Order: sequence, then structure tokens, then C-alpha cells
Amino acid sequence: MRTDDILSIGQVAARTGLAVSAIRYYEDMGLITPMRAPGGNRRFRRADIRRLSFVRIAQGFGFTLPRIAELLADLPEARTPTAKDWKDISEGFKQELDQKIATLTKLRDDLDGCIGCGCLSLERCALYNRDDTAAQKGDGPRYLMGDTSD
Amino acid sequence: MRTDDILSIGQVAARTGLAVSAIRYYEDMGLITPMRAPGGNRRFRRADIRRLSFVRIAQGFGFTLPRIAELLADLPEARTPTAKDWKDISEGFKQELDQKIATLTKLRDDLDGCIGCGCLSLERCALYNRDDTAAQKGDGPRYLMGDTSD
DNA sequence: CTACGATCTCAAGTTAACTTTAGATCAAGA
DNA sequence: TCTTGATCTAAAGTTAACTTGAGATCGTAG
Repeated sequence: MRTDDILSIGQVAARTGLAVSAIRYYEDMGLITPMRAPGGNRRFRRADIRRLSFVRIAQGFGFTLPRIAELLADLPEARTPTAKDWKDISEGFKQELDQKIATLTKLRDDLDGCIGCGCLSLERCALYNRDDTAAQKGDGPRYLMGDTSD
Repeated sequence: MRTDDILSIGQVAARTGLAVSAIRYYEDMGLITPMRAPGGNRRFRRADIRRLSFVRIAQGFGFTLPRIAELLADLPEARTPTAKDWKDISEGFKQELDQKIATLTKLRDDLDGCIGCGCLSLERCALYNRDDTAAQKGDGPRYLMGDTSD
């Protein structure tokens, strides 16, 4: 009994942890384009499963489905892109990732500082007070991490 | 003309980039509890603004408002928590952050590898094919990064 | 005191991302 | 062939996170 690398929607659901309905929805949204059996049933190749993996991960970081669709449309199987096109696209995404990583890391490190000092209150600690001096000196200071403007 | 550290909802909206309606909504959800002027208008202290910052950042990483409310309820101004309580809570959040950072970093690095090799197709590259050998040898392999199960 | 923009509350509407329902068809074992 | 579970489509329902609208009140420059 071989799995043969071609899966039904139920099998894909089991492997990815996604609901069958969600997988169909993603197809409607253009995130995947599974093949069809003669009878009409969807047939998933491994590439489809990988795309679904990517969807789940990206979604966990706040990317919207349209944005993910863009990334998936551009990244693999793009038709005759120049090397530069490819690189530009990937780099753009990479920069987004870098940005997110930086913000998250900062958040974590601020938290680390807070835990380390044992003050029991973020109100009086690193995460919240790193701008205290700056705040004294004017009208529109930008507090906190990475200038999300407060 | 001092800003005096107490702001109206409109000023907070201007500083944070949030819509006035969103700020009111966050109050309904229990994320902030601004003071009130005698007439009933909301008055925001800097602590409120910081909480709103935190909301925006956490939201950008896919945390839900109820989850953020939990974090905000537990982290600052908790009433008489033991040092251990505090630490446990913070560490839990820190672990979530670490996890997310790890996943993101991996995603980025995989992407880096792909760009580096110039193959022009993720289909044949690191991000997608790191599991090829494992896939050959069985029935339920877990592909891709960090075992999100496909 | 009088405007008039900023806020207020409460209720209803919107959007994204799915899920559920209904009724029909596919697929594989007994 | 029959039956039973998996899939199919299309449409309607759900939930989170807001926004919009209506009508009243606040608050401050003039």
C-alpha cells in the first residue's frame, strides 16, 4: 500500500493539521492549485503540501492570505523570471522577515531585562521606561521599541 | 502649553497611529483602563500608551486580543504576585517569543540559502527539499521547518 | 454665553478567514 | 451491485476585530 506522493484532501488535512474546509478555501484564494482526479476529487502533490506549510507559518506571523498568495505566486515556479527579479522579490520578503525578527528579539530582550532585575513590575522597568529621559525633554517623543510610534 | 502626560483619545490616536474607534474597542476588551475626566472623557496616562504599543506589536505577530489581554493583565501592575508567579508568566511569554524567533529565523535562513544558490526555483531548493531523503523512507514524514507538521 | 469640533454611548455594519449545511457524486470493500 | 464513508459544489453562517452611524454631551476659543 503506497502513499505514492499523491494525496487526497483528507490525507493532506491529517498531515498538515488543517481542516479540509480550510484547504478548499485556500484553493479558492489561489494559494494552491491541486490536480484533479477524473472523477473530480483533488489530488495533492508534495509541492502543494509545502505551500500549505508555508501558508501556516506565514499566517502565524500575521501575514494575510493575499500577501501570502503574492509570495507564493512570486517565489516558486515563476515563469521565466530573471535572476534579478527573483532576487528582488526574495530580498523584499527577507527584509520583512528581518524586521520582524528584530522587533521580536528586542521585545524578548526587554523582557529578559525585566525578569533579571526582579522588580516585579514592568511599569518601573526596562520595557516601559527606557524613554523616560527622552520624554522629559519635549512634545512628541517616540517611545518604545523600533518606533512603532508608541 | 504643556502636554502634561495626560492625553485625550484623539491625541493618543495621533501618537499611536490607531483609530479612535480601535482604542475604544481595546478598552471594551479590557486591554486598557484609561481614567475619566469629570465630564466622562477618557484621559490617557503614558502607561496606557505603552500598553497600546505593546498591543500593536504583539498583534503584528499574530497574537489575539484575548491573549494580549492575558499578557497585559499578568505582566504589569499585577497585584501582589510572588516573584515566582511573575517569573513563570514572563518566561512563558518569553518562550513563545523564542519559538517565534526561531521559526522566523529558520524561514529567513532557508530563503537565504535559496537566493544564494541561484536556482531560481524554491521547488528544487533548500526550503522545499531538505526533507527529500526522509520522505523516501516511510509513511508519515514531517517535512519542513520546525515540525509544524507540513 | 454660544459655537462647534471632539467625545460619548450604543447598536448595527464590515471584512477576513473560515466553518457549516445541504444535497449530490465518487470510490472501494462485502 | 450495494453500501458506506470521503469528496464535491454552492451558499449561508460564524468569529474576531474593527468601523460606521445616530444622537447626545463635553469643552474651549471667541
